[in-house]
Amino acid sequence: MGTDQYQPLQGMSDLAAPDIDIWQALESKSRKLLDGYTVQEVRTPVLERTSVFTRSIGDTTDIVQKEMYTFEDRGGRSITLRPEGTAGVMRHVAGQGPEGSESRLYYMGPMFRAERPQAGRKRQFHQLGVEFLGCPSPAADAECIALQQHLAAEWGLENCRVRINTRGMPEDRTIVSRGLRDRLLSSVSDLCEDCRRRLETNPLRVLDCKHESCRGVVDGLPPITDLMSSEARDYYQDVLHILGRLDVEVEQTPKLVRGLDYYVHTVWEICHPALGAQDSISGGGRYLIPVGGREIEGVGFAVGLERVIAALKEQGKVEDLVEKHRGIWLISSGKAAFDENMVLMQTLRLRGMRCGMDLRNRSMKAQMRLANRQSASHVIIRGDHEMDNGTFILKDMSTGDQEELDMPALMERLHVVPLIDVGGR
RNA sequence: GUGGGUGUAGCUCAGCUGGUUAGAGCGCCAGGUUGUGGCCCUGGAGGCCGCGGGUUCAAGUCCCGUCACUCACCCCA
Repeated sequence: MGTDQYQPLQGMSDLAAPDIDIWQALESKSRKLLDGYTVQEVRTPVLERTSVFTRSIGDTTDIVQKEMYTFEDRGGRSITLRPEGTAGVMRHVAGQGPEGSESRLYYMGPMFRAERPQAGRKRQFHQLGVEFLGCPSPAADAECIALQQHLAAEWGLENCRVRINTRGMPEDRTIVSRGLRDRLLSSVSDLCEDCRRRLETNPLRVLDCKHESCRGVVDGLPPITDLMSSEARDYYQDVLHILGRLDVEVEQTPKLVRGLDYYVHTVWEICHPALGAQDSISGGGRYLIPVGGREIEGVGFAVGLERVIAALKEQGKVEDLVEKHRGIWLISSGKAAFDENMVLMQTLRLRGMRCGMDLRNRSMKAQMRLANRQSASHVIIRGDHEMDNGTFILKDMSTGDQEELDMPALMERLHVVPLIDVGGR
């Protein structure tokens, strides 16, 4: 500790033991579940041309205006570290032609935003995101939300709340914005400075402003669904109806609008009570994103994995998620036993067993302590006596029982010890 | 980008209004058991007191700067 040279950059951190077990458990549980929903993984580059993000996220958003890590590469091209996952996926599927715009994809990995770090917000953070492309049906919106909630449950998160709203049809966007502006104009003097600006750039954002006075104005407004076409309201009702049949509980939240420009129709977020000011673990919606001269339609969401882990820790759910390691620990007394144990260890590993031994020349007591710390289920002890007789002592660490066995008997016995699970937990 | 709090051992922290060899718990290592873990007992190692500058006879302690962590605003996952 102490010197800065060993610290990562501000807002970035090393993911290592013991927390890395949580990450791996989350990842493997998620992959398995996603596969069950017939969603395929896509891994796009972390670095993209800057235009990939400015085009799809929207020039007026804070992400584009002040939070992107943008550099020039050696050829003088402007490139950006991805601040979110959707834009890269859109670039990917656009390159695939019509077939790509029917995909069901997920991504998992680091995102970068140059913000001031605080609880639940890092400069490098990790998202799991899902995109259902094409399929302009309320069923897709509902399936998406159901999947998202299933994930949360699979991870062991309790007391999640889903807030949902609609932003209306694509054609409704200007009508809603204009209608909203007209209604807000009458009480413009009560709005904060930011919201007066938003009135021109993006009136929807006024709805989720946290200023006391703005909320007063907003609370008096009728829901924005009133401004929308009947198709938009029908679509929303369909989504709610299907969610009901799928047994997914949601809270209708007329003031929820979400910050990204590309959203249309359904928008939602999931928040968790154990978190601080950033209590939203996940957000999503239906979108229409311009890519290379056309628009790709889809519905999707992104989950902030750091926030999920924070919530799980807060709930004391981490132990349930992470399995203890177990396996076999080899203990030797004397050089001959040590040499032979190296060979035995390799043999066991080739058979798929998790095992290890102390490579320093330490006392048996120290080796036993290590075995205990490794949560070994069994220990194999060899010393001069065993070397002379060609035997092994097998000790069960939970009961303390031990017996002297020859090689065939030892191998027989070890079948009960769990093998390495190559497919993850 | 703005504001508050914090930086002392691997970890969590104590250190009163500046005063002599900077402490505790946990962890680690070793011994108690000359071939046996968890519990217990004993001992040991481990500190540019974040970094730089200033005030002072004297700074972990006060002042300034800086870096980082943390919390909040803005916004988002």
